[in-house]
Order: sequence, then structure tokens, then C-alpha cells
Amino acid sequence: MKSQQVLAYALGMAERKSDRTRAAILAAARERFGADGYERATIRAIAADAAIDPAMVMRYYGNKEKLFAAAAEFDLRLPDFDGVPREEVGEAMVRHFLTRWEGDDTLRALLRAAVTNEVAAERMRQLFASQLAPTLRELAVDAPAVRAGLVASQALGLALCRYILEIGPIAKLSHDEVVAWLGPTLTRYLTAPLPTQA
Amino acid sequence: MKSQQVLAYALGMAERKSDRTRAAILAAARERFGADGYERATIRAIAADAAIDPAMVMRYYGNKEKLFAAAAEFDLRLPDFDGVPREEVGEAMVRHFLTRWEGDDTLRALLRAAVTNEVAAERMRQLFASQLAPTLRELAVDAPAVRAGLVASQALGLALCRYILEIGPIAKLSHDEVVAWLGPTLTRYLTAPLPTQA
DNA sequence: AGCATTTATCAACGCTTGTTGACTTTTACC
DNA sequence: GGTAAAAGTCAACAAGCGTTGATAAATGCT
Repeated sequence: MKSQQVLAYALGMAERKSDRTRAAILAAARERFGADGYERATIRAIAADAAIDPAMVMRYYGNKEKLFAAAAEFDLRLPDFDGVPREEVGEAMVRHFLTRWEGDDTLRALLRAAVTNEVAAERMRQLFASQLAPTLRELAVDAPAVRAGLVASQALGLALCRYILEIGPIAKLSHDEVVAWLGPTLTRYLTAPLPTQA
Repeated sequence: MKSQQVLAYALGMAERKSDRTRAAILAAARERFGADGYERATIRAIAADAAIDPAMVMRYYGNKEKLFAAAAEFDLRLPDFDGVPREEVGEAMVRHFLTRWEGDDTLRALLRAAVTNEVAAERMRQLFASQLAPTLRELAVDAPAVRAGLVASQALGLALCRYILEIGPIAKLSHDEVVAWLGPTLTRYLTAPLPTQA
């Protein structure tokens, strides 16, 4: 690499031509992984979508597993719920999840892959363990891991039925209807006292 | 086929040797589809599990898709909830789901496959449309399709987190704990008035 | 213009997959 | 025992996969 080029890049003054290719690959990968799952999404198809040669994918991402790892990078971007009344936390959370799911293909890709790919499953587990549970800890409730799991079960169940399986009655619900139905559920999972054990 | 043999089979007096093989294939198929999903479960692996030749699978089931169709045949066996108080319907349903999920590998196979295979997804949709919604119709509530969808979203979400992703906090819950948490949710989905539309 | 580095292309590899057809063994009846 | 049907074995196929290495084109600096 030439010295002036290096300097320019270090100062963030330019972008390489290859950056466009990398981004195109990543976008195509997310789309394919999201639509087809890990094993049916082929590198050849991803490359075709990005209008490049399959060898470029290997050049930039090493192998399929690493490509998926890059494509499945995701931040839930959970906001602070400090200003939200305790009885409405669930509603706010459902609303946030809906926009986050529909914003890009990453979560769909992650979920579809996680069902048949162990690496993706581990990623999914860590997503909730490292992003959801800590937020609940801030909300000062007990057993944050269990509550995070319960929230995940309903949130992922909704996503599964709505975006993956496309079960008619669920897929057709408006955002407001989903919030009205699932909000109280999440609120209860977040704030209700732990059930007395048998 | 010889005439006496035919007579014996027609009278249900005997079973062919091939019936054992067919059953072994089906059991192995359910296990593999449940553990690996549709595309990663290979006919060769299924045949190896059943200790037979891969060609036998084709002989008895035609092709992979038909094998899956046979392996994914499932009856939810929902009981009548007539004798159950309206506030406890959810609990009873959750308990039933738990035992049904853990009873055999079929549901796990169906769910894992449905995420990446359109035929399996359609099967899953019909499972709920033809077995869950009608039961709700008997319970005399309105909008049975939507309520069935909501129940499905929480039931499948639980199954996903507990049996597929194996998210620790959810997988470790006892039956009673799951019932205590999810029961009221399902009860509300089944009996609460529809939310007022915006 | 000349040259070195980056970017892209191409053809091929080794492997696994679903599936097939020819062949052999076992079974059950006359 | 002989024989026809059923059950099982074997080797091979065409296709698709991830991946690789040699090679060509494009780029940007001196």
C-alpha cells in the first residue's frame, strides 16, 4: 500500500473501492441468510446478488462461517426505559422490537440460521444474555435472566409466526394491535413477582 | 404376492418384515429432522441410523420430501376444555403443550424444518389452523384465528427457546414454573376482549 | 510512461448430496 | 426342492456445494 493512501485512509478521508464491494456482499448475505437460512444460502447465490465473483466473497470474508458472523452482527439498541411507567414498559418494548425487526434483515437472518446452525444459536443466546438481561437489571427487578428468557420466548415467538412462518392472523396484525396484545404480557414477565415454587 | 399372504394381511393377522424397516426409517427420520433440520438431515444419515441402505429409503418413501411429509405427521391431541374453569384454560393448555412437545420428536422436527422449508412451514400453518383454531371456536370466543395465532406465538416461542435454541434460563424451568408464567398469558389471549382499534 | 499494488476473473478441485438401476439374497408358497 | 415375489445390496450418476490458485484487468503513485 502506498504511503499517501495509508495516510488518507487513516484520517478517514477516503474509502477504498473495495469497501463498496464488501458492503454489497454483506447486504446480499443478510438478505439471503434471512430468506433461506444458513445452509440454503449459498455463497454463489450471495455473490450473484452482489453481482461479483464468488471468489471475492472468500477473499473478503475468508469462509462462509465468517461471512455469516459478519452478517449477523446485531445491536438491539434497547433504549433506557427509565422515563416509562412500570405498567407500560412492556408496550414500549414490543414497539421497539417491532421496528427493530422490520428495520433490516439481520435479525431474521440470525433467527433463521440459529434454528439449524449451532454457531448462530450461540450468537442468539448471547444477544439476549448480553443485551436484554443487563437492561432488565437496570430496571431493578429480580431474576433478570429468567425474565429476559420469558421476554425472549414471546418476542421470538412473535417474530417466528409473523416474519418466518407468516401465520396469517399474526402477520396481518397492525403494530398497535400487536402492542395491545403482547405489551401486557411482557409487562407481567418483567414486573410480576416470581411464582411460588412447589 | 401370494394369496394366503394377502388374506393374512387383509385380516390384520400378520405384519410384513418391511413394516419394521418402514418404522425404523420413520423413527430415524424424525430424530434427524428434529436434530438437524430439513437440509442438514441427509437420507444417508437417516439410513445409517436405521441400519439399512439409503436405497431402501427411496424404495419405501419415494424421495426426501415425501419422507419428511410422513415423518412430520402430527396430531396435537388437544383435549376438551369444557370442564376447565375459564381462568385456568391457559394453564391446562400450557401443560398439555409441554407433554406433547416432550413426548416425541415430531414437533421439534416440524419446527426446525419449517423455518427453512416452505412445505414444512405450510404444514405448520395448517397444524394450527386446523387443530387449534377449531378448538377455540368450541370455547365460544370471538376471533378464534387471531387468538389461535397469539397462542401459537407464545407456545412456539417457548418451544424455540427451550428445545431449539436452548436458552439456559428458559430450558431449566420446571413444568410448574412454565405453567405459572405462561398459563395466564394464554388465558388472556383466549378470553380477554379484543383491543379497541385505533 | 512504467510499475507495483489492489481488485476482479476464471477454471477447476474434492466432496457431499439425492436419486437410480442392475444385481443378489431372503422369504413364502406350490 | 423349485420358483416367483419381496427385501436388501451395491456402485454409480449428475448436480451443487465451499474453496483454491493461477491469471488478468484496473488503479494510483512516481
